[in-house]
Amino acid sequence: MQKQADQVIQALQTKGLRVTPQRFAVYANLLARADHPTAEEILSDLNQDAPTSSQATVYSSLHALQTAGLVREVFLEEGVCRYDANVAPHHHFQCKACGKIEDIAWELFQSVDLQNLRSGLKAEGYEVTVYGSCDACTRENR
Amino acid sequence: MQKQADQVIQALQTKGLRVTPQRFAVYANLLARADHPTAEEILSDLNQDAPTSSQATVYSSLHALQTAGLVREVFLEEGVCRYDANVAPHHHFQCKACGKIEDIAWELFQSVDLQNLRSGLKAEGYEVTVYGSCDACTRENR
DNA sequence: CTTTGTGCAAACGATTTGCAGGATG
DNA sequence: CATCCTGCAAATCGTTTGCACAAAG
Repeated sequence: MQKQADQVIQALQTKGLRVTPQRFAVYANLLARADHPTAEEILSDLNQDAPTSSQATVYSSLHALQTAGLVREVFLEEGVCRYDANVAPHHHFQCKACGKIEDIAWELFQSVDLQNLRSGLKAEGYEVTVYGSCDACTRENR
Repeated sequence: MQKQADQVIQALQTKGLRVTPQRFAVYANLLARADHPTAEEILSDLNQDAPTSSQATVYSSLHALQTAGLVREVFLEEGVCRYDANVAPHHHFQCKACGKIEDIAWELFQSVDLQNLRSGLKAEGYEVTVYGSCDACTRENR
């Protein structure tokens, strides 16, 4: 599932986008994380040791990676936009308590039948969002 | 499905919230619309003829209506928060072209089985979002 | 008369934009 | 050497907040 370095380079170049250290760093950070960080979280993570990117660059890198089809946005809460290096179709679980987001394998909810939609609507895809409580929050809060 | 005026009054009063013309107007507007407007859209709609509400009031009215359980938020795109007077569980269809959102009856996708989730995650609910193209956009853009 | 709501304007946080300098092809 | 990218700071957009006044109980 994880893309090789040269696949990443290709994906960018195919779209006429340059391969820069910043873009690589943003993508690597996104791959290394299990969660779905916000732009700010990526920024502070990258600059933790040494400053490597400015905030404007993180945003533009994320846009570049999106057009390259390497990254996508996830909107599950107000105000912030989260990013996901998993571009294959899949579902999401979000913990109502801590807000953490976890991927759910696509195969788990294949049963959705888009044929029954109101005629006139042309469905192209779907996604299930499950809300609940994660391990840690279930233990702590009950 | 549509709430009677006195049910609305009750829902607010039960939570110790006052029933004001502005809150009523916001709720009425939300009921009258088939789409899922943003706060801004509600505001400009209400003030179209005569100014009836300020922006801060629309936001606070929406919060009041939420705590009364009459309205809920929907996050399907970046930056904006949309509002929905349909608080019963249901799914959403969003047109990729124009962004319009339409409700999908809950019964249509009842087949999602939450039992297969990774153990540790305690599911409390779910929602399906279908992406595609609406009548108008299918006709125009192809 | 005490509490809660409204309206204005200022504050805020996340994202975008303009622009000068730097790196890439 | 022409193009694209970076980084800074300022601008923008949606939402929230502080405060004085008005309305409701």
